[in-house]
Amino acid sequence: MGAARRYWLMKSEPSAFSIEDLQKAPGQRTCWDGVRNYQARNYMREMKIGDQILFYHSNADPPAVVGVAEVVREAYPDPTAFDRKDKHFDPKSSPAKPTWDMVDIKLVRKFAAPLPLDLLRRQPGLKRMELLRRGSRLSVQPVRSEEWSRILSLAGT
DNA sequence: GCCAACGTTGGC
DNA sequence: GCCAACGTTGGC
Repeated sequence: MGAARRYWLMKSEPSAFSIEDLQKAPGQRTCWDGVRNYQARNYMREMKIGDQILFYHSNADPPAVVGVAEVVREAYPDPTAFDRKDKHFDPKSSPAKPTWDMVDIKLVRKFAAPLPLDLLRRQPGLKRMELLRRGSRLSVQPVRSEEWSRILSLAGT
């Protein structure tokens, strides 16, 4: 038996990559490249195949949790960091000594209706969520199992 | 568009 | 090691 399945939340600006983009992607899979924050990277390094992810639309109207994905490949070097022409190029990172990692994720389901941030803020059971912390900007963050269940029940099953 | 919060950089 | 300046995130 492996460790218990863990839960996460990942933010994406829908103008850059939305859950609809994930739906349309080959195999409904994508690599999660472009993360350039150490804490977010470290969380991705903790992810195991089968871990569940809340897909969140940031800088959206309204900002909302829009569905569920799961980890299908564990952390490996993010090649966009080596690409001088890429927006997320980072000279500190090299193929020999990569600084930045990514994981692959796969769509599990898109919610029938998005769960907007203000709805989540009104849930007594979600008070401690990282997403709802004032000034929180972390794009990859852990979610407690009780928060996960609360959100999934809000989404309806 | 504004701006608070946060992370990173670089001078000292 | 401190901290001011700067850039980014992301809600509003």
